[in-house]
Order: sequence, then structure tokens, then C-alpha cells
Amino acid sequence: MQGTEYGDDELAAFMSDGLRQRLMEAEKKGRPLRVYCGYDPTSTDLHLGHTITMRKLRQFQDLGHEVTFLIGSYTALVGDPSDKNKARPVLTHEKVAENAKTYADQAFRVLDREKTIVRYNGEWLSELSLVDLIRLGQNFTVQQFLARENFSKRMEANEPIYLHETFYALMQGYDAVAMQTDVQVGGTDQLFNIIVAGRKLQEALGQKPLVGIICGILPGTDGVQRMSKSTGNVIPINTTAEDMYGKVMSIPDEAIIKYFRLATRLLPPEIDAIEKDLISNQIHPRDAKMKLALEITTIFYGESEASEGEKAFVRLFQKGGLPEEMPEFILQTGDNVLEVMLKANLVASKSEGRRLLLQNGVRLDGEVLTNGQGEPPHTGVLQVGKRKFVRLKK
RNA sequence: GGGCGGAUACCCAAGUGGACAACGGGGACUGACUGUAAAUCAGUUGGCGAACGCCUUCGGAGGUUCGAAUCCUUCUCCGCCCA
Repeated sequence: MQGTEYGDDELAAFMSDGLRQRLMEAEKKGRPLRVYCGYDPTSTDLHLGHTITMRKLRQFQDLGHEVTFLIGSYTALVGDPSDKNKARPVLTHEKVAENAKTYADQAFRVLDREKTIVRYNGEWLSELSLVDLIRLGQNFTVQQFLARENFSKRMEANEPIYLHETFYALMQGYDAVAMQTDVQVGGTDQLFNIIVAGRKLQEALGQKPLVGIICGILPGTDGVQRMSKSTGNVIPINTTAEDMYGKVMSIPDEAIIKYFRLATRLLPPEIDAIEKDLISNQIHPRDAKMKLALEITTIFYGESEASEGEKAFVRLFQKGGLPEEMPEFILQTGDNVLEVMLKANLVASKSEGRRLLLQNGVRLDGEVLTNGQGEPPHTGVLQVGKRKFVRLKK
């Protein structure tokens, strides 16, 4: 139960007992527990936040249980209203299918490919008839939904709540039924969907209600809001070791321990020790973060790539050096500095380029350029802002 | 179905005939400081132009006016209340 968060001690104890019982039962009967976590393919890329629950799944997998990586092909059509103050744009079938394709592959960076069952909830959700849906709905009251914080907030703010958004919990609950789930893993934002919807439907349909494993939510690179593509604070899985290392280094200090607890393989006592050292200033926060960045990067890219990533980081940012690789741009005679910046995609418009020149944000081989009119005085490395580089060539 | 209110730049939000490319806040970006942290300070945040300036933007389409984000007509969408 490490790294879980129920926000309610009684519930945590209840689930912890429930899990223990299930495990004993499973052993007696000689059958593994059926464990799953669902992921809605709302974008093409998985990020570090997704991997929290995936690592939990992996633990079950390593203990010999049956793990299903469920792709929410149908639920993605509705959009989860959890933790949202706005309705999500509804995705098309095509878009969902496209996103789903890349999901499983990325997931196998964490999960064991051989042991993982991949399923799509469209399998059973598309089979439901209107009558089925009505029957499912009979198990819930409107008040139960309105009591949820995310809906009640929208009520207060006079923002629309669409009827279809209430279907989401039913659909997810039905997933649990369809797969005869023993254990469902999810983030704290899924508490309602898992504990209320899933368990209740299972019970109503004669199944033993599942045990919910509720994981903490990983904040994004801003350290506050949950990691999510729409907030633009993600650390993607499909990137480079260098990029991942750098992105971890950009999180605020306050998030360091949270990241250690949720996203690393360190044991709780080790993390407690780091936390203590941070509080007593025994360790520089930067160094704790470097340890964190190396650990996370290692999980996904292995030791040697991760340490290369660290070296690159030190050279580039701590020593103010240049990246090892950067795009090249062939100078055309007659192009002035502004045109070069635009053509090399360093700026979105010439106006933006003018502003940057005015703000001393443009450098050629380290020398600040202020005039955008003439051609670049010589070839070399053109830097715009902190992190955009292009090598100019004739 | 009826009554009322609303739609402004990435988001929130002011503006209710000229001084509006549009107050303010958030975010983002640049510079200083740094640990690619936070905080802080200074600046920028539609496009084109070296520049006086010009062009496009305030839900869509028309119209009134010398002049519209602001007034009128109509369409689309949303909220509230009533049924």
C-alpha cells in the first residue's frame, strides 16, 4: 500500500484489510487476482504521471497476478469530468483509435510485455443497449453526482454540466464488472469512479466489490497542478534521457519529495532520510533533485543513457555551455537576422524576433545581437532566449 | 416552449459610439539574480515595417454612422428563472 492516498484513514484501513483478504483467498484457490487500471487515450503521449499507477500494476505483476492494461477507447469518447472544471471536448473515434495505438507500446517501458493483457473497453461498452444503460443508472442518484466536488463547483459557477458527463462513472464502473475485477488501481481523482461506481455496480450485479488501490497524484513540472497535457506541465515518456533529466530538474523544490515517493524505486526509509536532510540543510536541494532526476531517467532509459543525460545537463545549464547537437541552418545571401530567425523556426513572427532583439535575447556565438536588419555578421551558433539554438552555416 | 442575462486576445476579465491593438489579473516569454528551483526586480505579450505609420482582431453575417468591441437586424452558442 506504499504511495497510496485515500484522504480518509478508515477507507484506507478498509481497503488495506480488503486487499489482505483477497490475497489470502486467491492463494487458497490458487488463482491470481485480476488487477486493472484504465487509461483514456486522450492524447498520443503517456507521461510520468501515468506511470505511477503503471508501476503499481507492475508490482502486482511481479507477484504473479493477472494485470490488464485497459485502454479507455470508449470512455475517452465521453471524457472524464474528474478534476476538471470544464467539459472536455469530445474526441472522435478516429482520434481515439490513433492515440490508443501508441499507448500500449509506451506502457511496456514499465509493464512486462509478456504478462500484460491489453484490452479496450469498447469491447463491452459498445455492446450495451439503452435498457442496459438505464439499469446501470438505477443504481445511482443525481444527488450522488452533484455532491462530487467537481460538479458542485461547476454548479456554483453557473457552468454547464452535460448529461453525458455523468455517464463516465457508469461506464468505468461497468468496466470493473465486465472484467470481474478484484483490484482496480487509479489516482485519487478516481476515488468516486472506483469506490462509488465500480464497487456499487459489481455488488448490484452479484459480484464481489473490488478493492481500490488509490495512488497519489503526481504534480507537473510547475509543482502544483496535476501533470496533464492540457496544463502543459508534463514530463513525457517518449523523449530523450537528456530531456527527461532536464525536465525533472525544472520542478520546484517543494515537489521533490512527492516525486521521490511517487515516481522512484527508493524505499520509504531512504526517502524519509532525504526529506530529513533537506529540512536540516544537510543536502542541497539541487543535489537531491539531481539524484531524483538520475533515478527517474534511469527507470526509463537505463543507467548509461541516464548518466549521459546528467552530463549533458551539467555542461549545458550548470556550466552555461552549448548543447551537443543542434539543428543547422544554411544561410542564404540577402537574409537578414530577422529572416534567419523566422526561417529557422526560432521565432513565430518577425515582430516576436524584433522584441527579442530589443530585449537582448538573441546571441551569436555568445555575443548579443541588437540589430535585425543586416545579415548575420558571421556563421556560428545563434541562440534565441535560453534554450533555442541553431548552428548557422554558409 | 416562455422571460431574462451573456459571448472580448492563451485563460479570467474591464470597456457600452471617436483618445482601443483594447484597463487589470493569471499564464507565457526576455533580461538581471540563480540551482534551467522558488522568490524578487525590470520589460515584452496580433501582424507588416528601419521608422512617421499601415493592416487584421472584440461569437458569425449584414446594416446605421465621417467613425462601431460599443447602436440596429439576423443567425449560432451558453447560463439563470419559469413550464
